[in-house]
Amino acid sequence: MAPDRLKVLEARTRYEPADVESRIFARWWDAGIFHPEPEGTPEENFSIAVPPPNVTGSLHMGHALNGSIQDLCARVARMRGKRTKWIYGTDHAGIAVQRLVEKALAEEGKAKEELGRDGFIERVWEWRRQHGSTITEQFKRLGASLDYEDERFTMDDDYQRAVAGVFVHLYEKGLIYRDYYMVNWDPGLGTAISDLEVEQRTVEDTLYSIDYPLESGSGSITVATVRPETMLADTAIAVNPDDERYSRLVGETAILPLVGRRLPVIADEHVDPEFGTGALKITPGHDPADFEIGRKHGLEEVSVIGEDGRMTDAAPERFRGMEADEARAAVVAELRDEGLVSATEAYVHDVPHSHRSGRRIEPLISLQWFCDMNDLARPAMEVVRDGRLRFHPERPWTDVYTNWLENIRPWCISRQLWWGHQLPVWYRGGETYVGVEAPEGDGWERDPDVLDTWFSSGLWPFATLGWPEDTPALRAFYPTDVLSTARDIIFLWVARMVMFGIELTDDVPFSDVNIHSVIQAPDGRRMSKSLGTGMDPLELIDRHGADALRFGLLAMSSAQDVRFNEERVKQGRDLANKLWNASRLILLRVSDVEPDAGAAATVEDRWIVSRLERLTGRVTELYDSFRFSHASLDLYGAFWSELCDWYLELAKPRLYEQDNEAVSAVLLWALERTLRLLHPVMPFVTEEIWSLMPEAREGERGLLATADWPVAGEALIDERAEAEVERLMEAVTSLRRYRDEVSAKPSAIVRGRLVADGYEGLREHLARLARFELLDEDASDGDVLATVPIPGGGVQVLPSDAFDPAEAERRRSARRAQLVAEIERAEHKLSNEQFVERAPAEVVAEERRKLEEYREALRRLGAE
RNA sequence: GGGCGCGUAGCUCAGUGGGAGAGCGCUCGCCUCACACGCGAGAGGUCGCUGGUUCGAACCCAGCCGCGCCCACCA
Repeated sequence: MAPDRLKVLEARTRYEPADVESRIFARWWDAGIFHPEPEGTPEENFSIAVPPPNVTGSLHMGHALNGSIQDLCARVARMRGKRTKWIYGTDHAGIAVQRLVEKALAEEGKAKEELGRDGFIERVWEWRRQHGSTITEQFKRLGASLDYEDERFTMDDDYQRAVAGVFVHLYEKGLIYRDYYMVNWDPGLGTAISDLEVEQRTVEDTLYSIDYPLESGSGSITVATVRPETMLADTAIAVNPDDERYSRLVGETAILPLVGRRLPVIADEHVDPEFGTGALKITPGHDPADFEIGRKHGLEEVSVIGEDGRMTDAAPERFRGMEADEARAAVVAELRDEGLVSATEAYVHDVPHSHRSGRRIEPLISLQWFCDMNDLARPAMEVVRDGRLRFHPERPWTDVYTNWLENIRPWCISRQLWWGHQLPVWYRGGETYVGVEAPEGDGWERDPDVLDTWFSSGLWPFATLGWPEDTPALRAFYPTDVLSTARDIIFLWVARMVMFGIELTDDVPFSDVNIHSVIQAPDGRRMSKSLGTGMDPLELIDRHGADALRFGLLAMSSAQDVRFNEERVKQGRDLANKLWNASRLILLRVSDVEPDAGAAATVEDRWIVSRLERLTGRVTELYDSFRFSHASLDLYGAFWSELCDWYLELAKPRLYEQDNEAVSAVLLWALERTLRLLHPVMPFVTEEIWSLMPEAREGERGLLATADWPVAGEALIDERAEAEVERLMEAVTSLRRYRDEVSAKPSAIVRGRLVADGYEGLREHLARLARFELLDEDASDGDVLATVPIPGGGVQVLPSDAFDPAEAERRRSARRAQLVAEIERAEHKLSNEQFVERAPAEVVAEERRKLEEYREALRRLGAE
């Protein structure tokens, strides 16, 4: 009769995650493992900052994968006895959240202008109160050991002060400045966005060739454009300086049709003589390349399209107020009337679009705030060179990161939004004031713009710990240890945290950056809600359990992108169940002893101890080097095949005996070791089983989550035991295969004689696992039907009623043919003189050994 | 235009110089007192193609063919 604590084991032949997970989570919570006190130093502590999810978001597969990875890191650190803080919080996600709330308002038939800025922002906070905890609860379902009690938000008061302080600091250093410059204008959102928020999409446009008459009256010059409406803002025509067709025209003047402006013909090497006519209309106000050329040549900058997407007063009166599209049609119509459109052709090319709204970017000259990045980028490259910051995997991400920093450009940081960190900038007449607090005196007007969300995200690892104040949390946990994310935000976020971290805290914000797979939909497309290709991690947790999802995600992900594969999750579910059942076998049978590898009494005991010790070293190394899929799959394989399929089967007879202390101690040790190693991957089921272990030791067993991480050593490695059991396993498999091949009845015992060396103490195992009756070598009992080769010899099969002897003969000829083929292969290889001479001696020796083995086996087979 | 990655068993993927691996699926046999989310035994790949280096190549080099991603101011 099992003790009370084991009733659940006895009753359940299946592991039921739903019955366990919330209870186990509550135990962790109550024990306070999530929330460390801010003590000690960053060197002795471990910290990792979660990439803050969108405050209104919900858990998607990427969160689930990265959550599993970070939780694994945190749990290993915690088991190593480190004070571990996994910094938690959410991001205000300016553009995304503002859009969301605007949409909700629109459904009520309201525009944000009706509420006014303050009213609108209050609505957003209200929204956050309603939806802000969704993802937090979902992280809990995953088992994430985040520090929930110390949750941060990028719009917290102190966080806002930190952001403003950084702005002021960089402004005073001269790195932040305000300028009229070409920006990516998102007409959908009505704001400027940064280069990184722009994506290229292939579109089909019409390429118009337009003739611009020369002032001299001696003909015209033809330019090509896909945006005829911007011609109204042309201020020059450019040709390549080496283009002889046009060299005599350089310095001449053309007349801009419809407008009449005089356009100088200039030379610039940017112009490709091969493209179109080789002449380029220059529109500094509406094209980034033209803008550069314009500044270089000191050209006038005319803006005919405004931020509202309509034609401005700078355009001829008849076009003013038109949408750009309308203006295009009108311009083309007029040009055709004047006979100036000399050609049109369909033209497919890549055009910048807003990543956020999906709208085509309108390049505009706009008064915006910028941050010069050169001085910040230099030290951020340096820390990678000197190894203070390491990417995992190192290639290609180190180079990707470095290349981007080498070519970094000014960052447009102002956004024409309401939701976010409003710029700490005030104007009065011609005065500008920049400060954390509002200026004294009357008449100051605050800049209405807010900062790019990534500006505040860039402070995440230290602002969450209280920076710029010298807080205990900052002293204990900064710099952090690991940062884990997908590659898509290496530039947007990772690089900026490094730059800001070094600039503001004089330290790298983390020492290791893990870049994980992007999980695609099963069909290979991007997983996304809008495509309908998303999959809900919560649903998978409901179906298979959190441990299963964690295992599946970790096992399927590596450095490469990977298609989501629910089979891997099921594999995790099966593993949890197998763990549960192996534990049933062990815990319901063992006597009340302490786990003890030193109790190993037999060769198979020493074997499993040795194997688990090796596994410990391997898994530790894989965890530490961020190779989580290998670690997960190695654990799976070792547990399933070595511990369950072999050791538990070998140990059963002794376990069933009354006097089973020794094997109990080894079994408990093996189970305990397995649970420790697997806990970072599958925390729930391992913790549950841990709680059912006998309380043989002094005092409380405590939580697995805070149990010691095992350290692998040499002392328990036993190569001899490993080799012996290896042979046993081979022998068992050979005999089982024989049984199968001759169609022996599953339950019947086959009689045979063991004629082989090296099975001292293993004979009983061999007989039992293979279902053979093994007689002594000298037992003379009937004709030998066949000899099954096993390492060190063979087993002579004797007649019995377990199978039909005719099957045996068929099988023997097949085996003979196979051995002949193997011998030929080996002989061929060894007859190659170059192989024998040049290959390493041990390789050649191994080949010779195999050849001898095959010959020996054939000899025995043919001997009967 | 520049850069990076991928193409290995029916499917999803490991595997960076010494005789091809995992999970699922498939075949055969088993409800064997932990587990049928299980047990045992199997079948199944000219490692995209073509050359090269090497005693030896899925692995290194070159070219080619198919996918995919990132960066980039050719209208």
